[in-house]
Amino acid sequence: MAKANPARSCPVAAFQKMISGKYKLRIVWDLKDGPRRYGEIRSGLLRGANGSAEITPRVLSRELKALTASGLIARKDFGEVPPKVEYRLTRKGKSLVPVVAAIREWGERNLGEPAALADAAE
Amino acid sequence: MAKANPARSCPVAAFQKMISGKYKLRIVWDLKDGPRRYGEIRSGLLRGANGSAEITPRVLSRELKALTASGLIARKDFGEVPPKVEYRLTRKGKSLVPVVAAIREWGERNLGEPAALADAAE
DNA sequence: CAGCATCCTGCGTGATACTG
DNA sequence: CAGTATCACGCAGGATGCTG
Repeated sequence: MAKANPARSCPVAAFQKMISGKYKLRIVWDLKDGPRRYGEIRSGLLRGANGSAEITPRVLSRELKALTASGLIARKDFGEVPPKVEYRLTRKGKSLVPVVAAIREWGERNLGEPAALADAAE
Repeated sequence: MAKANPARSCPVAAFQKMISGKYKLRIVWDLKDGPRRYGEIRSGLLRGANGSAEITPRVLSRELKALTASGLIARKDFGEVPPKVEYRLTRKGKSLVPVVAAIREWGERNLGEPAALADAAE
């Protein structure tokens, strides 16, 4: 056992590392409906949750590259001018969608409403 | 609509924020089998994935407090001396376990083995 | 045993400006 | 349009030492 595969000893840590960052999961989620262009992704990824400021290109670029490197998304560059690039989920990325869905579901259920008032001793 | 609940607009972001940090999910996972003492959690949370260094008390303490504040775990302090404290999942925390399980499963399946050699164009 | 106090460092995130 | 370059900063995370 050369290096004791970290993913085996702790898949959660590996997962967290892979989707670290504030936008990776959101990007994956956005891409679940089909390919999207750089600008579209950017417009969809508004900060503040209410939708005001946009993510900076530097950050988006990094996230996109990281996701590509992870094999979750694929980059498709059309010709040259004017620049047009599409990103889409790979098979691996698609397999992640249900997981994200589970996360979203849990979040909606447990983070949307406080309701946690009667669990003092539970 | 005072502040446009972030969890509704983006549960994923809220989730990520709640379990931000390298150990929170692992702690939740460790606690799924029942209450555990501070030291037990600490011993179980080894760094490097192979199991060498331990998490520092400062960090563990912070994670534990954050999880408690989030309502995912509960702290039970037995008497005074010698100090004995147990942590256990709350109802909310337990509801998170399946999600973590899904994450683990995905991680084991997709991060354990490379296998991503034939997905150049997929 | 179960923490807290202090210091330090790298990195993730953001602002701003520029380019093919 | 789809990025890259540079600068700056806050904060997670770690090292050490001390305490009730």
